[in-house]
Amino acid sequence: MAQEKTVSKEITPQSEDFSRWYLDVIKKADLMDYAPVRGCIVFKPDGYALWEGIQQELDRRFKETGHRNAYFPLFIPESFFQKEKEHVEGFNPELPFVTEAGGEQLEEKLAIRPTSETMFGHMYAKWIQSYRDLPMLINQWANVVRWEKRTLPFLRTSEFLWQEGHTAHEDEVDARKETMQMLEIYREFSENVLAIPVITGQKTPSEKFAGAVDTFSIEAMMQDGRAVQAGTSHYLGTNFAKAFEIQFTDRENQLQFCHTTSWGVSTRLIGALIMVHGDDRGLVLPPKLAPTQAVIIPIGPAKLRETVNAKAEELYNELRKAGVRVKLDDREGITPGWKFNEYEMRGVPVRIEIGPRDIENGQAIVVSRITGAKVSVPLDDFVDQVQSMIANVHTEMFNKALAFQQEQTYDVDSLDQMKSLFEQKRGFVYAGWCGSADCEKQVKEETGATSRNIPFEPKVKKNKCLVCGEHGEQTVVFARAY
RNA sequence: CGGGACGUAGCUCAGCUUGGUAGAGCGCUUGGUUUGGGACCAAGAAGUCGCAUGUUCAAAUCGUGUCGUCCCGACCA
Repeated sequence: MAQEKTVSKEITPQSEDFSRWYLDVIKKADLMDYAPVRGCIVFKPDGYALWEGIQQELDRRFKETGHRNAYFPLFIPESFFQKEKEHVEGFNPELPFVTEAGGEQLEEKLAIRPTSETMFGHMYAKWIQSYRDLPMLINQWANVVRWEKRTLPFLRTSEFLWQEGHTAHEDEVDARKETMQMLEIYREFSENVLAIPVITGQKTPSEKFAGAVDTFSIEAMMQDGRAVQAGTSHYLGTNFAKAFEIQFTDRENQLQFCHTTSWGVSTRLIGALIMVHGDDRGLVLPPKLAPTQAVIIPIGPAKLRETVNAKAEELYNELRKAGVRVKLDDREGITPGWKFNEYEMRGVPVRIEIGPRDIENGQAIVVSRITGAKVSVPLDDFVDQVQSMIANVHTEMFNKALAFQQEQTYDVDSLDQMKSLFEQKRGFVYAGWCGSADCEKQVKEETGATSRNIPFEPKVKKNKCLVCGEHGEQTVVFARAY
């Protein structure tokens, strides 16, 4: 058997064309299909299962921190968007409207929600009277629509699925605490479930959410060195409270405006997952999210099939009982080699091979999707060892992604230095920044990179602005972004 | 939304220049032989050539429009 990896004939190598690779993988792994409307995709069962996994994990964390789910309407009166000045400017260009229904023009156009701050604001104003009603902690799982100019499956689609949390608080301290708590949940989830290392920090004013006082984000690095904003959490101050008159009577019988927050992650996480972990053989799924964590493939000639299948089924039942999401593929007429490639393409973290030789030796072969390492596992310690291999896959995925992120992270002192760096490489660039929007804009114009965020814990500290050379108050991470 | 490329069977594509019977490989179905890294033989099914419209005796092929996809730019989760 040849030692070198056999690579799928149907997937363009990453090194050849990263975006082709990405599209090949999602197509071959059967995650989605294009819908007949521009920028819209069908989340096929294998793709949707990833979203269900994300939902399950996050929903548990939201509930543990006191949030409840609700559902708000898809249609939002146009006038709602006029109430907050920055918000309307930020979202108007990408708003779709319903203007006609039942063959008649509507009195007021209805926006198809791009985000629900306005609708939550309107309802919260009705629901909140007293400090006793606070904090109001509601999340919704929903679809939203943004008419983007350029679309890409999962990462940027016209309609996408997300969750949006909207909370109202008595004061700034409490609201800011909520903002940071949710950001931390996103970070923890991203690293511990998705195995994606992220940079947490604050958005610069020009990159913050339209209508927010402060926006915070987690930023992940794809394998082409570009960044994806994997989650955001906003402190909205009293901006929306004033626009929608969300007021309450405080403990001193004074009328006050609420301080509100919002936070969200979307199905773009699926895209990030693929771009962070995938390889030339296809998808690589983190075990905690993988719908199938291990697949058992029985091998052997027809005359021994019954014996092998019986053993395979025994192992299958043992793993299932132990809580492993395991699948037994005993289909006949399909060669083992074909199945190996198939499950690698679909990203199943661990493969188990069992054949006559193994049964004779009282063992099974267990193969890690990420390292490709084949291990003989004795059957008398089978479940424990498989479980620990599954756990190892997560650690190896995270470490590999972290190592990559660190290798592709640079720091520069000047714009010229950054320009020449970007002629050769892609990645995260730490640089000092004076805080001026003009300097930030110049970086974007000359390098194509935007400020991702101002990290809470920068790898290096810079004290001079890379553009103007003035005192740099902030150390900013720049990158080209999706 | 600007610049470029593309749209023919489930998938990848040929055919278009020079208009005249709809093609290949893979996949799929059936039967048989196979099974430790994408097996083999045989038979078979499958496409209003993205959609609309114009030119023509005749359009996958030429023109126009439109929708969608990809790549490059400006806008974004």
